[in-house]
Amino acid sequence: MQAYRTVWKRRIADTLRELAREREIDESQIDEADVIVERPPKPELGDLGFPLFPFARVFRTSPAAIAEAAAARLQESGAAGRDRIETAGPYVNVHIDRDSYARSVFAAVETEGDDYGRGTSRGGQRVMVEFSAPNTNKPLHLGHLRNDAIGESVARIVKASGAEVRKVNLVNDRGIHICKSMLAYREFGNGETPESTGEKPDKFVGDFYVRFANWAQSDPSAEERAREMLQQWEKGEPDTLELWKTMNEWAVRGIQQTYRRTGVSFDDIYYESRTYGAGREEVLKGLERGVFYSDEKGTVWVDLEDIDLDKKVLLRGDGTSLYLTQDIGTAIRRHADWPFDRLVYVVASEQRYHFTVLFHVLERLGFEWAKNLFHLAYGMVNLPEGKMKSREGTVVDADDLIDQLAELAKVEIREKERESEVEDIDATAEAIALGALHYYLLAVNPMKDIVFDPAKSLSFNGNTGPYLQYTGARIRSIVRKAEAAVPGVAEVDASALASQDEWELIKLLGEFPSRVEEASREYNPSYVTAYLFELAKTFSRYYHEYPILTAPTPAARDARLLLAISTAQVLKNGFRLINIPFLESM
RNA sequence: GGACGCGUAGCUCAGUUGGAUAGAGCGUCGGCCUCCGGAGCCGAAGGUCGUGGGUUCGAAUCCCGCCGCGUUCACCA
Repeated sequence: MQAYRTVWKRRIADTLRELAREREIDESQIDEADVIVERPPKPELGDLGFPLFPFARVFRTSPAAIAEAAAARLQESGAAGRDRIETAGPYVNVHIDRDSYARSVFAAVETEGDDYGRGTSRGGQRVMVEFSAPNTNKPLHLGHLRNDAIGESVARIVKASGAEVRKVNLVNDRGIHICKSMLAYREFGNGETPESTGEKPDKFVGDFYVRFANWAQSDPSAEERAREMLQQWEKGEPDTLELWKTMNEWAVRGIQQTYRRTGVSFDDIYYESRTYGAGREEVLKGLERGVFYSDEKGTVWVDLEDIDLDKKVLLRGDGTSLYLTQDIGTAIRRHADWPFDRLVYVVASEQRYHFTVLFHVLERLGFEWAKNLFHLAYGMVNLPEGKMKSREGTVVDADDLIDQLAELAKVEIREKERESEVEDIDATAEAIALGALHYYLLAVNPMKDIVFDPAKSLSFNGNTGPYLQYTGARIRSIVRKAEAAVPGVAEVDASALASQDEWELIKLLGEFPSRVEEASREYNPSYVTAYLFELAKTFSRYYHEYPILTAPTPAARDARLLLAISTAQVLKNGFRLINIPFLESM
């Protein structure tokens, strides 16, 4: 459809220029960019609509008169080809020739298969995507799940638009919060291990973090001892380092189990403990060149007051680094490791200020690529009663949430008496859980805060992931039941698909590639979720009314079957972009 | 207080570079299984698009003021 839009936009512009010439009006006043292409509000009006209001001034006549004249001219000249033109007041509407369009869409889906939807808008680009950034003192929670869902999906979408993609993680494995769980373990651990207790290792570590918080409430010395421990760690005291290594390994191992479970992966993992000093040298270089300045205590500052960003500390007087310093170093190292054309940071919106400062500092240090850094700021996940607070125990644990969803899915499968139909009920329930979760997290514009209401959000009905999965599974079920050979595009008469419902479906299938491009351009997976819901909805309505396997004629049966198969293929391709499992049955 | 973000149906959210009568899902009410999977389909009710101005032939969309909510403005990360 994208190609049709472009061609028709050109045709309309050309026709208007032609009319202008005849009326001795300066044709340079007609800019193709002013020609708006839109979708008419009602399908029977046409497939493409062109409002001609902007040209009323040029022609000094009503938009409706221009529409009439343009339509007549297109008709006479034969430029419309097999497409049909109508006017509706100030609009010129185009009805695309269904037969040829349908054949081209089916052919594209059939030959490209799993690659249908791939584009070239980011061809030759190298895009690095940073996301997740877990702490090694506790397991992943719902906030990380949103981060991971967005990061993984954006990476896949950007890749689908032609870019070479590198997914990176930055593990926060140092600092006072890490020492807190270490200290609690040393106090209360009794030498137990995740192996000895059978607990998931990141939960095992997280329990000690909670333990610390409780302890610190009754014993004021706890905080002080945690600070001492951090000093020991920084000094490289062997016992502390040993404990740190052990517990980090537990935490990371557990977190990686969750990544595998949710279909998240990384090409490279950076650890703060190894990168946190890396910015120091760069800051000192900047100081020498006069980009930054230092005060009497030796503290290094950057002055961003000229752009209303205040003054920020880059290095403490004692020479130690800060969060900002570390991110400066990490960015520089990353560009050296893998020179990117674009680096997307998937980080919560509360860090907007931090990234604005970071990008400006890198720019002042003279790094050309600093203008290619982008903070994909996503909103918070709140609960109906407010923010998640670890102290109050209202944090929604990632694994617990998926377990809960999977359990509900299992109940659902049994209630619907589908247990004998699915190959592996546990695996299917898990896939449905992930479908529900990822769809829920990605259907909302990333920028917005979302409210997670466990009771309502865990639904499998309506505009949800399982609804999409269900639509896919039903199509696959129909295809399995088709006894004759599954038809290819060469054997099918597309003109057998004459209904408006079928036409809407075909158009939607044709729009998939351009929707992926839009999602890529905006780094916004919700474009894909919205598209898939529309596709599933349209198909559900259609096949409810039109029998496929028992279609009135063999030609209709084959054509409808091909339409169904193509729909399933596009659903499947779309699911991959938003990390939702496609199920053959459920 | 400054900066940034967000205000669309009872609730959760869509709404293309400004375009034809603002759309879904949930919830409510009412229909549809001798028929390819009812996690479905169809219909109804439900809206001063926070508010007041401005620009425009045309504004949910762009500009300005105001109100509300949130985040941030650490030598924490």
